[in-house]
Amino acid sequence: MSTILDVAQQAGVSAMTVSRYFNQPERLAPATYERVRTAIEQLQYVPNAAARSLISGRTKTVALILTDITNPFYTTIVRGVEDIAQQHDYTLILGNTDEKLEKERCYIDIMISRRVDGVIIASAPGNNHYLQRVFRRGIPVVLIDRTVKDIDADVVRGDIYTGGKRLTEHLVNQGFQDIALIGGFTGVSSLEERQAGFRFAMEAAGLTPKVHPGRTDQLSGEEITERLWKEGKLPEAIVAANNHVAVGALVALRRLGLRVPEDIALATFDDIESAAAIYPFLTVAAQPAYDMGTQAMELLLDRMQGYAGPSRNRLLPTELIIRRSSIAPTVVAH
Amino acid sequence: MSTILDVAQQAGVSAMTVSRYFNQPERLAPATYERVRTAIEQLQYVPNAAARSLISGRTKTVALILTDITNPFYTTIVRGVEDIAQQHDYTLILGNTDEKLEKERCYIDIMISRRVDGVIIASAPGNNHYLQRVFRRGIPVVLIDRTVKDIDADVVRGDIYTGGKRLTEHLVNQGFQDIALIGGFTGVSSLEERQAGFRFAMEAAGLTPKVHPGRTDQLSGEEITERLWKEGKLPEAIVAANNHVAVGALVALRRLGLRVPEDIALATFDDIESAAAIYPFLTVAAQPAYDMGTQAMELLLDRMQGYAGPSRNRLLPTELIIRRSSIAPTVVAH
DNA sequence: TTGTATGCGTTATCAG
DNA sequence: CTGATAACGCATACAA
Repeated sequence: MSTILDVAQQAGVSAMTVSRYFNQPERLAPATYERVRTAIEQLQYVPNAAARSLISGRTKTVALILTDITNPFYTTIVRGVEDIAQQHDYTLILGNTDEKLEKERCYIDIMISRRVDGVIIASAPGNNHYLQRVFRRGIPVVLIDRTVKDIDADVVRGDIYTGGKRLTEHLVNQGFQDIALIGGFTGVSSLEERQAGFRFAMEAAGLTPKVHPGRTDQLSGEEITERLWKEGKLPEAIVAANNHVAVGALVALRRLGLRVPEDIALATFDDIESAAAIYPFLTVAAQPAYDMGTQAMELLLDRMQGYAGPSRNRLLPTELIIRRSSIAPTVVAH
Repeated sequence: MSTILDVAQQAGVSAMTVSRYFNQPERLAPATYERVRTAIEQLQYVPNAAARSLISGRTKTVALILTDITNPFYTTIVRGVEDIAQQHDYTLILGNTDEKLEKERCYIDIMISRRVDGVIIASAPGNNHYLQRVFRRGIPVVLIDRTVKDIDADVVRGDIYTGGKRLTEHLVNQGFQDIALIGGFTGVSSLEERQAGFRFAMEAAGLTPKVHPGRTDQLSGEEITERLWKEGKLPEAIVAANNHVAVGALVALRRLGLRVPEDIALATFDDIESAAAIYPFLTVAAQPAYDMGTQAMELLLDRMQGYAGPSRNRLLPTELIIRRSSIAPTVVAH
């Protein structure tokens, strides 16, 4: 692999001249510029980013740590982050934590050792004090989707409190009274907020909110639904903590021979666009995932460019999309 | 940010001893080991990966260049790659090319400058000679999903030739005669193979294969379908080049007031699992995306660990999943 | 406009 | 078992 010295030799100049070719090309005489250019071409020289960042102290790299890249919600966030990152010549290092704090810790150390210029993270459930390590080093952090206790960083999230409230009000308006929120991790802000909105709407309607936490994956939706069924506690309507949980609930209900929405209604958060295009079925409070991604990256860019003001809180509106899964049979009859 | 020297000073040892703490801990006296350990703890020291790789010549980094991280097919591949990468302490750098060769070139240079230890790539359509740059440097490359002309690297792909053949045979068996393949980029192996399978099955049945290439996104599916409709050329059955195109076709057909499969049948490649769980509708030849990801990373690990044998070709079986979208009305009637 | 010396943080090599 | 020194590839500061 050729180095800057090889190029210098080939072009008959010093290494510095080659360096300037990349960093201050205007300061080179046209003739030398050309000589360097062809030498670079011939040797297929590409500067070593590691050596560069060792000096500059910057890596032009951003860590993107998510809990489930399989979920279209996060995928769309990735897309948003990537689009902005690329525009500004930042490269993305990806970390998938699978909702496991252990993996998150692992990635945090990796990102620190790689001296990423910034971190965008949807933190896994549990005690995330480990994130302080990043914070204390002065590495800019943007929390996405979930806030973290004791971490005062920029945050980008959907207004799922209002989303949960509206979703619940919608169900209540359909005449449902026995409604349960299922899935999602206890102690994670994104569930707490959904829950708070749900509780508020239920209590405002004089109803008793029931909450059955779990995880965020499809299997969790299946498990909880089946458990409730066994215990004879299936409600009239289910609010699933996220799209995967909703799919799980749906699968379990089908297995139990129950129809949605005829036998039991269902609504959730985070749209699955491709599924909706095929068959507009699930009622959702959709978060603007792509915008969440772009805004997170923009806030991070700000910080990386030196902004040191108070931490910002971007609360993006959710959109209530009413589809078949939540329509009460009686209402359908009308 | 503290360096190895700070730790050495704090522990009252030389930098080398600290270095050995990480690389050959067994060679340290228990007492010194402990002193170093606490010093590291106190200073929250984490080694600088850039400095390390400058010497070692390895970055423990793998580039994953894909064309559309929004597509669940690729997302699942990412997941597979990530799972294996993490097990072996490799970090992933992500590049989304949006099917644009220009972006792919850009990422190739970035990956070279970062001296990634290996590359897994689903190459964008067009003349990909640029990939030779990676190849010539001896950086191991694994092609995923798509082969590239003149590049003799390891390949992992789904057996979409057979998939396309079976899909077509299935449609033919339903009694359809006028069948068209829509979408996908001309010149990209993953379309060519789908097409070849389609052609083979059509001709074997004595039918005329019609092909209308385009892109791989949903909009392309919509555009082509609408164009065919305007031209009065809508077939009895559509084979979409991939899942997104199928969704686009579906959306367009709905807009045109046509029902699937009653008015026109539809089948495609690459399953959308969450959509299928909600509503098992689309007939697909599903590729084992997760396994494609894991196998690609495993082949790459092999290469990075020194394997230099002939290039390997992993052709994974596709699964024909027959659902509603492709069932002929007459057959339904029986 | 171009070149020289020096250092970024780490590890290989060789001594002790 | 531990330490001194040089070197990885590049860019900054200063000269020429």
